[in-house]
Amino acid sequence: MPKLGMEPIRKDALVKATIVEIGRVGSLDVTVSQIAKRAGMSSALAHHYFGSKEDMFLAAMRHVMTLYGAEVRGALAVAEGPEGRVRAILRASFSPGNFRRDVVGAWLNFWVLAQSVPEAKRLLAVYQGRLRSNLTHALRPLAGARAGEIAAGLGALIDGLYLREVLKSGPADGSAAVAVAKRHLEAELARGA
Amino acid sequence: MPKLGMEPIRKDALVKATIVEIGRVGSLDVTVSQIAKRAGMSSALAHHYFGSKEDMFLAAMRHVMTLYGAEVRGALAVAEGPEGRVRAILRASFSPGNFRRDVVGAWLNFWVLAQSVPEAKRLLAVYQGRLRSNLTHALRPLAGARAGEIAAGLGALIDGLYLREVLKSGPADGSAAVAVAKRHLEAELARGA
DNA sequence: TTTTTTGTTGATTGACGAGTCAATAAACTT
DNA sequence: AAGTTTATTGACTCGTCAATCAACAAAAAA
Repeated sequence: MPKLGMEPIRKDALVKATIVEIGRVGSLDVTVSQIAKRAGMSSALAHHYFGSKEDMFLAAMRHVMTLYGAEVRGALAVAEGPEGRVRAILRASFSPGNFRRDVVGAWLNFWVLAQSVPEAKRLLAVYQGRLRSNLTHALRPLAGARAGEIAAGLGALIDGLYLREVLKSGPADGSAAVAVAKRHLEAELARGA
Repeated sequence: MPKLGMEPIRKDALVKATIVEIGRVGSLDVTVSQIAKRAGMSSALAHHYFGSKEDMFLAAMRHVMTLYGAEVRGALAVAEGPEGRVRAILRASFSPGNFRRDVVGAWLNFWVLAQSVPEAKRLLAVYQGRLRSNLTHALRPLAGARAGEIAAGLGALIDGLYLREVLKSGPADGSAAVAVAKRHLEAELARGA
């Protein structure tokens, strides 16, 4: 009973299944069949909607980035004061939705892919640029000319905390990561004052 | 003209070729044939010395870690004062030998592998433990009880700076990375004083 | 009601690549 | 000299998978 308008539903299911499967296996060596199975369809259908496995993964990462971006914007909208804005970005970066084991695993694999696939590199550059820009703007009133370098350090620290998360055994702990980042931020700001 | 005692020479060549090829391709999807070819031998011989491709890559990472460890020890031996020791670790971490494009690429792939291969995870844990221990000891006289948390932040920052290196287009720039890490360190220390 | 569009899959193709094997050869041992 | 160990490779096996195809079903359009 083929209902119409399935495309967005199927694509969405595939995107989510892609993240879950990559997180489960821990690498991009997941077969399209595995992903399709988890999304409740045949591998042929997956290929029908996304041309290739690579397209599927890129769509999945765009999805992750979109959610992250939305969360950051939402948090910025209600943040009060410059420091509140920086904290909002940090909190969004390590929120339960973004700082999940499988999502972090997907990021890690995405990073690897960016080394050989231009489109992945481009996407990652866009993401990094946005993060950098958000941080710099929020820091400007607090640190003036030093905003740029502090943002660079904070950005690298966030990536590093993501990286470390994949090695831990227990469940993801975003609050601990936020704490480390906040300490770093306060130390930097204290120096400027 | 098969000379005897080839094993260590061949293994060494394979280990180095593994790093170069992974760096060139940007992923673990390098064929044993490619690696063997670069090392100047047949793929069969590579399989003869290392049982599997995975063993080959693990040996390569052990090699990278050994070099890094030796460099850190050497730098610590001639460092003066507690802060000099921390700086020595940072400098070694971003030295031209360790902070090379292909080596950083290998690290990134190693991280991915650690998600699914226990031996890789174990090795990575050993490395992280050593780095953490080195940093904590060096920081103890400078930061007392806060040495632990500062070490954790610095460790994550170092990883993050490695991560960011793979995206850059130009040649590796260790001095810029060291500068960021040093600023972070100074900010943290200034707060403790 | 024919035709077209959309959804769906089982089966197949085609390529690729890890790992094995048999065979060859030079050195070392006895 | 006969036997053993080490070095070395071309050819081959065997499994895996991304991607395609042919075919079928149902809704929508004509």
